Amino acid sequence: MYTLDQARAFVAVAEELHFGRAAQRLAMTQPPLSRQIQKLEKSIGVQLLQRDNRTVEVTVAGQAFLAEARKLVVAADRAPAMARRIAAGRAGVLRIGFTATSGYGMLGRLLVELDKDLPDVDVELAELVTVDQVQALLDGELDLGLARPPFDTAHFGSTLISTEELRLVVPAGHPLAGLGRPVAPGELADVDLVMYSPATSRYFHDLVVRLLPAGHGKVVHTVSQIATMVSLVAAGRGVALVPESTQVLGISGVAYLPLADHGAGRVELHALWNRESRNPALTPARAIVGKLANNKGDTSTTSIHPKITLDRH
Amino acid sequence: MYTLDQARAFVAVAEELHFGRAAQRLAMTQPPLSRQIQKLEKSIGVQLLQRDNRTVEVTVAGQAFLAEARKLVVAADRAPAMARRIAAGRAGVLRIGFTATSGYGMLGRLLVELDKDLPDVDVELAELVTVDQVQALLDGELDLGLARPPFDTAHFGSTLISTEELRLVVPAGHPLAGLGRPVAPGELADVDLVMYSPATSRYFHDLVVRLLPAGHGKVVHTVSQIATMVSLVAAGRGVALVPESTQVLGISGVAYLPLADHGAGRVELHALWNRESRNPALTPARAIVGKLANNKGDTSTTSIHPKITLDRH
DNA sequence: CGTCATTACGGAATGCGTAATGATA
DNA sequence: TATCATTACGCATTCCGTAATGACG
Repeated sequence: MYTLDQARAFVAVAEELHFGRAAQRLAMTQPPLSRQIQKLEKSIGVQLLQRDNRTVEVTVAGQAFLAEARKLVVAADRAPAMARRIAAGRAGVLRIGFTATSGYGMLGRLLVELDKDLPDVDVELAELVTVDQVQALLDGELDLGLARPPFDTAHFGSTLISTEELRLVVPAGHPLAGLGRPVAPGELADVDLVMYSPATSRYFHDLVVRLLPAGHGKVVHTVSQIATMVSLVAAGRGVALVPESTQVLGISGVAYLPLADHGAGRVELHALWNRESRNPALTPARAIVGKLANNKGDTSTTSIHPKITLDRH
Repeated sequence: MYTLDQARAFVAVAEELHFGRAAQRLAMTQPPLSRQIQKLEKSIGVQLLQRDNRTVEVTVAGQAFLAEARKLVVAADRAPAMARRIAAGRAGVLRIGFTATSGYGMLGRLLVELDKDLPDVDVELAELVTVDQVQALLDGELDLGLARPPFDTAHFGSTLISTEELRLVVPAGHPLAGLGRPVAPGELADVDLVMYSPATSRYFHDLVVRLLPAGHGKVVHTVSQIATMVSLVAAGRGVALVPESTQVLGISGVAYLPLADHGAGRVELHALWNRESRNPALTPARAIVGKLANNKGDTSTTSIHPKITLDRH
């Protein structure tokens, strides 16, 4: 069987039509080049070059082999470069899971940065609630998750991306909106409350339950989508507690009121990944996540909404 | 730089996920295989296989390289096979020139045989008068010509493909058609004659001039296309001498009469080729031509008209 | 202790470069 | 005689196979 070097040698000779110049181009002397061509011809059993001590010309079969040999050497050169880029995490596929709420603030900026720093990494997105993200990460079906506590820190590495406060969202004209000051949880004793589903939005559900004094609030609806929740508030069905980034949704007919009890009502968003992950693209992606986490002050003020292809699976 | 053997080795290991079985498949022992993989990884600077003395798995970069390596080895295997087929004349391009009249009898059968015996040889056709075929053959723009004498036997090899007799073609109802016997050239003293152009149909022109006694025949038209000639006869403009295969044109309103003087009026069709030709497909094509020439008895009776792509240049 | 990948080592083969040869204009 | 491909020859490198080692269940 012939070798790649022989193919390279043949291409050089066929292009130069001169063993001396071809040898020079290949950084070798004529004799070994001549021998390599002979071996190549012998191994494929066909005369590729017609040469008579004075001139070199390519046979018909040689023309055909030349075209194949050219493709061969460029493919041989390209393959390692591709492997290197993937190994460096600069190419390949990164599968990101996100919760519906994380999409409002964080996801857009992350995608912008990924596209800027890792343009050859294809990003696949899947909207999943936290528990599904955890499972997908364990199954190796996801590389990076944007999710909320709790999750198992033994299996997962994580970075706190942002914390934001809860806001009380009320219908426009609601009495609480006229207070002109933060609302204390104790003032919500008798209000109608639009509540999170404990099944699909456990984190928010538990957060709100912890925040409100026992027995406060009368649950009039249970939903899992924050957008639905705000729409119900706008329709006058009650009030609700939502992360401040919800304001970027721009739903009209409601007012967002700060809560007096800072700290207890803070919502955390984490980036998390399986420590066993073998995807090289994860390393530079984590660096980008860390960079974004450092200036979390503007989390709720961003209005970036880039075009995103949403790949569900 | 890595070698094709290393690419083959990697493909085998990546598919078997087991050095022992891969080595067996490659007809070698484990140690050199292990070393080749190491060299491959070192040369491209990327870990392709994750192995821990017990299990082998392909890294993400390895997956990408595997796909490239597979393409590489199949391309490497295919290239020599293609070159061999072309060198054997079993693939490639064969450019055939033919005269308008040769197309009526011979060309169709030749193409059928070529397609049957050399299905991977692409045939390009060009209709050219003999002198143009000779020039094109000398210029290397044609591989095989179907033409008529004379041509230079020093530069060209040739095979006599067929000889056919001339026929006198007369309008239906013409007095000569009622004779019921061959017509002697001497009987054409006073007829109106449709004649060949001496410029583009020199062979036929000279043949007819030699055949007719001096002064016989009154030339009423000079044409270069035999079909045109027969049409003029059908229109009553005169009579003409045409090769017998012209009958397959099926032009109505005429009668084809045999000539009494056999031998003098025989038309030869030769296949010819440049002895310097380097096209390997010419060799088997010549064999096919020779095979067709041997049973030339049915030259004029054939009615085969296969679909042909006519490539002029 | 069996399996499987790797390292150690000795011999064969391959490949390079320099020098010599042959053929052509 | 100059040029250019090829052959001859010596040396270094590469590569294989057998044997030994190491790690893991």
